[in-house]
Amino acid sequence: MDFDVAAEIAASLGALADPVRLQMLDLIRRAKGGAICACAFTEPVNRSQPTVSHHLKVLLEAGLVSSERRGRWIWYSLSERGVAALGAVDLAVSPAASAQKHAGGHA
Amino acid sequence: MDFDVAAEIAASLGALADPVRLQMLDLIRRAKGGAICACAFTEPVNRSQPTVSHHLKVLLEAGLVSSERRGRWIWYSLSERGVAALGAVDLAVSPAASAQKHAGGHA
DNA sequence: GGGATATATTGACATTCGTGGATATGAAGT
DNA sequence: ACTTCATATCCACGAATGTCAATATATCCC
Repeated sequence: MDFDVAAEIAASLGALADPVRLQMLDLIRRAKGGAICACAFTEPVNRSQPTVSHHLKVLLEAGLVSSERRGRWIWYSLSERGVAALGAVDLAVSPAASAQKHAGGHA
Repeated sequence: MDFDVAAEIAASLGALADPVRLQMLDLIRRAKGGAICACAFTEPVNRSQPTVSHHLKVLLEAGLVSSERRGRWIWYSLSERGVAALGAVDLAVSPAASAQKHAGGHA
């Protein structure tokens, strides 16, 4: 594995390796309809609006989420990569969880 | 998902989110017998001995690798978590790869 | 157009991180 | 004990990162 490949993977992982961004991804995942307004993050993650905006940009540039404008609001949803990434994280965190997807576990 | 849980996951991901560490993990994974001497990293990753030692410490503390002393040398191998984590990374990076595990793909 | 609201950008700051030189620790051999 | 070799720790430095106040941009409504 040469450095450039490793650097690319590391960049993707780096986008995931932040507690606030993980919370935000989880909020998106659980959102009704799979999408959530940008304005709905600041309170649950306890961060300022600029900070939330910054993290959303990081997630967007990492291709983990996609955004769509609806009037004054912007709605975010998980991209295909985002779904795969979150699934992989679950797998890595608790390998047993994948075997019991049907038990209503909530984190 | 509350902050502490997210922070814990983020810490694990952070240990993976570095190109040099990913290269090192890959070197361990491909090593004959699944273990590799600490001295065998500096040249392929092109980093100094203290830097390699630092990264090995990070990987150890993240529980991704384990070490064993053999005479003057210390050999590193993937832990169970390390195997799971690398597998998850492969999954997230190229979801298709998991479906063709039998084709001899090498990165 | 003008005011109100949602989101993005800028700028500054403290903290963390990756890095390597110098040095310390530890084990092996003589 | 002393030397040699492998690894770890200390220290300093530059770069990247997370954070927020202030400000800019964009959209909607009247």
